[in-house]
Amino acid sequence: MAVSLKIHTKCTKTLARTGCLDTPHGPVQTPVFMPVGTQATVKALTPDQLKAAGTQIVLANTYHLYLRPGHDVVAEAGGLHSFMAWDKPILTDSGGFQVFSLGDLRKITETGVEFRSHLDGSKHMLSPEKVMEIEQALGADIIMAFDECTAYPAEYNEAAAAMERTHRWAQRCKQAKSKKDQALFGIVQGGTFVDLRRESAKAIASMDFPGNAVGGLSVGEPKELMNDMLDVTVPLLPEEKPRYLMGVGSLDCIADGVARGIDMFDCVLQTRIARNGTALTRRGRIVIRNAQYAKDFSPIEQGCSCYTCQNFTRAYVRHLVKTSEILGATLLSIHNIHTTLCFMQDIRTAIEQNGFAEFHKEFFADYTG
RNA sequence: GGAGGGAUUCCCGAGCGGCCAAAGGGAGCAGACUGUAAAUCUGUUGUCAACGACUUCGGUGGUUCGAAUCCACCUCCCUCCA
Repeated sequence: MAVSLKIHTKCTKTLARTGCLDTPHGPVQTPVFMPVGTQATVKALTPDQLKAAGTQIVLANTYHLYLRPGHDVVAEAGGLHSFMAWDKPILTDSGGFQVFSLGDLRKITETGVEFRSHLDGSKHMLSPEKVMEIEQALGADIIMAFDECTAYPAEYNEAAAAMERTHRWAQRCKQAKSKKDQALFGIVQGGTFVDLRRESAKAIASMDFPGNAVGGLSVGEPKELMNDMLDVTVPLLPEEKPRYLMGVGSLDCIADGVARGIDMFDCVLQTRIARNGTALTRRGRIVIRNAQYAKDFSPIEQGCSCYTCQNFTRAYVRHLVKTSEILGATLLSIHNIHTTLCFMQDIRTAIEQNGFAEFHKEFFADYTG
């Protein structure tokens, strides 16, 4: 098996656990947060900077790389690792999320999804088989099944149909996948309906993927609802395999996800808000772009060991943001990723010391969003 | 010295008798951002006791029911000719 999880410690009070995910490009300590590098680059950061911030694995996107530069180019470059000079594990998302986010630019049929490129309007068809072809050409360690992410809010019938199609497509992905050195993860859907989530979890679990993801959450629903869905979904996913909550998230959502048995997270939030002038801290967000930091010569977060906080002040970072200097995006991205990855490390440590429940409680006591 | 052109809200700049507190852009301020159509998007930006009122379009007068818009003079700036 290309990827396998060795569970290390299980929390006695929650479903949290630590483990080590073995991949062809090395081990990943879980629970893990994966910075998102959609176009084969985590925006504004070099691989060195990513590593220095503590990154173990990054995510890239099938849809985007298929359009540009083309998976043939990546394959000819020797695969994604070689192409982007990232020698650690990579996970590619399938383009399922684009089914959801590209709105009017797509048309879903049983065969697959007809997309209009967001770049030039040209027509493309992504099917489970095509996605497998692309993901295998890209060569990530973990590849995601092609799913249909349900929007929120959605009618029951709508969510059910998307879920059922996701199951059929998952089966087709499994059939179409041929390379042995990649692990294909299935994705649970079901919208915000408890029975659908249960049904989907069982269906996906029964397909015996080396890892299982929960998709279709954090798409605008209240946070409590997301936790409710995790409560009914995660226990139905095999315990010995990694569980991945797609597209999440903020530190509070991560903490809640870990408590519910999630091992993997990814999110664009860290790098996106960085480019928009906002810093992430343990206590919540700081809009560093705001005027109140113009003469604040303290680091973004006191005690933070990231490169940015070790060398620069809020006033300087704000100046970079206000002047649209590229370095502003870089420094804030470094900080936000480092903050998140430190948080993950602290979570792992807390679980190992059987203190995660307390850690979780203390975190929320200080967290203001 | 002569001939033209121009001065607009923080900046640039449109407006050329009423629909103008005045387009648009920039800058400023604030908000949003969760498998990235995002270095993006949204709101706001004269004053106030604020669904109304008041003060603004270089200055001072004037014409008009009504002026940023027309007239006179003044101040400053630009171009060309001497």
